[in-house]
Amino acid sequence: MASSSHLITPGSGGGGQGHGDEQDQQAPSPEEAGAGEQLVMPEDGYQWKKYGQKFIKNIQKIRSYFRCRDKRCGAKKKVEWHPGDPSLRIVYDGAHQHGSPSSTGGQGEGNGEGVGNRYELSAQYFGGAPAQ
DNA sequence: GCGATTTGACCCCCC
DNA sequence: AGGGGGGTCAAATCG
Repeated sequence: MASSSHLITPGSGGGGQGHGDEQDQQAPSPEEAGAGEQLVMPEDGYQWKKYGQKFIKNIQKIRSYFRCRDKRCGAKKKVEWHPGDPSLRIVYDGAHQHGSPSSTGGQGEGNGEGVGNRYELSAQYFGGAPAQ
C-alpha cells in the first residue's frame, strides 16, 4: 500500500487463502472520487475498532469485524452488506461491561449529534461505485 | 507519539 | 479425524 489508503483486493474471499495472484497498481493518484451515495455505519454510541474484513462467499456478502475500544469489554460487532446494496446487517456479539456511552461518539460527549458515523463501507469495496 | 485503519496470513472451530 | 471456511492477530501506514 503505497499510494492510497482504502483499496480492497478481490482476492481475499472466504477461507480459501490467497492463491498466487498479484496485480501491480501503479496509478499516479486517481482517488478522491466524489462519491454521492456512501453507506455509513449506524453509530450506537460506542467506539469500535475495525480488526478485520472479509468477503463471505457462502452468502456472497462482505463482512466487517469491529471490537469495542475497551479491553474489559468483550463486546464485538459484525457488519454485513452486499456489494452494491445499501442494506447493512449489523450483528452484535457479547455485551459492554463499562457504563453507558457518553452519547454519540462515546467520547465526543457534548456532541448531541451531527457526524457520528464515519465508516464508509461501500466506498471500501467498490471505491464508491456500485457495479450492480 | 499515539490511535486508527488496512491487508495478509494463520488459527481455530464446526461439519 | 480431516478439511473448509470463518475468525482473529499482527505489522505497516496514515492522520
